[in-house]
Amino acid sequence: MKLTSKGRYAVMALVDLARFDNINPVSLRDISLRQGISLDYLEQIFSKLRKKEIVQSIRGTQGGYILKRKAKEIKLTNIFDAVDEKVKTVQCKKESKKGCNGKSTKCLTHNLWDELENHINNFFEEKSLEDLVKDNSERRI
Amino acid sequence: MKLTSKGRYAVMALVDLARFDNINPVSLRDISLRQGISLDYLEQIFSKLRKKEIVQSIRGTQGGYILKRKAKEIKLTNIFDAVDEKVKTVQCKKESKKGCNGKSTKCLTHNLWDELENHINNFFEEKSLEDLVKDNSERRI
DNA sequence: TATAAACCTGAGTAAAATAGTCAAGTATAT
DNA sequence: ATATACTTGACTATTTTACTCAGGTTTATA
Repeated sequence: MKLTSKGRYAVMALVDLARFDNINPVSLRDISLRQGISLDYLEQIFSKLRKKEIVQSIRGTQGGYILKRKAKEIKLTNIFDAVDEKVKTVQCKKESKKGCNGKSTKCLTHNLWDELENHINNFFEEKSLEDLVKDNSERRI
Repeated sequence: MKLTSKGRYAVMALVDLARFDNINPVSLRDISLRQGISLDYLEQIFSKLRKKEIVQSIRGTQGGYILKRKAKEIKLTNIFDAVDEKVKTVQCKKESKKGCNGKSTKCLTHNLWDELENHINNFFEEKSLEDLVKDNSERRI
């Protein structure tokens, strides 16, 4: 089990964005330079974040991105969801009748994966972008 | 982020094994049939489980595998560790001086990933094979 | 109004990881 | 003897990841 770069980059970029957001739109170029993430890749990521209404774009010179919601209201779960980084523990969810692995009953560990998913999602649902920004500025003092 | 088949299969197979363990060694062939997992793949997985002393092998006819430790003492974390399924959130851990992404400071989200890792590992450390077996037999009644 | 900064989009692709298969063994109960 | 079952290592197709590339469109400002 691992976290992919896309998810990590999304969070890093948003924390960066959230710190400068109050003043002006933040360009991806700046984020790219500050965080060391490829500009092209950032564009892909922000395209998804925009579609899920986490950020808003402002085109043209001096343009960039701003947060569409308050940092407090953007949870990690929203971010991961936007970039398709989901906690996917097991394939056997929708097919409630068929069960797992083509067997007629639920697999022996079915409930376990459900529990695990909940456990991880809890963490993601509690943590907001604001928490991360605060956490960071505190450590700077 | 996702769990791989190897980790899921390992847990499924061990739950299966733990349920029959008291009587006789359990052959991989039986597990393969019951759980619908390829025999060859199971062999790879059990080779790792054996090296980490989670199971013990008994060769020859009527052979198979038995648990090397009590089900209560086998935690999910041991299983995932054995099959190289680790919670890997971020690359920037060892290089304590260099920081992340080649920058001179820790990346903005460094602490977050640490926290997440701990959160997930807590779950894995608390859950034992015995819990899973019990959970399963209870639901059968 | 020209131009450059910045967003926007889709296609393509190299490298890595995953999920196995295959082949050729060795050990042992019966 | 022999069949059952563990043991090992190499191999491979597929999928996923982590990007790059090539072309746009929009708009502030000089």
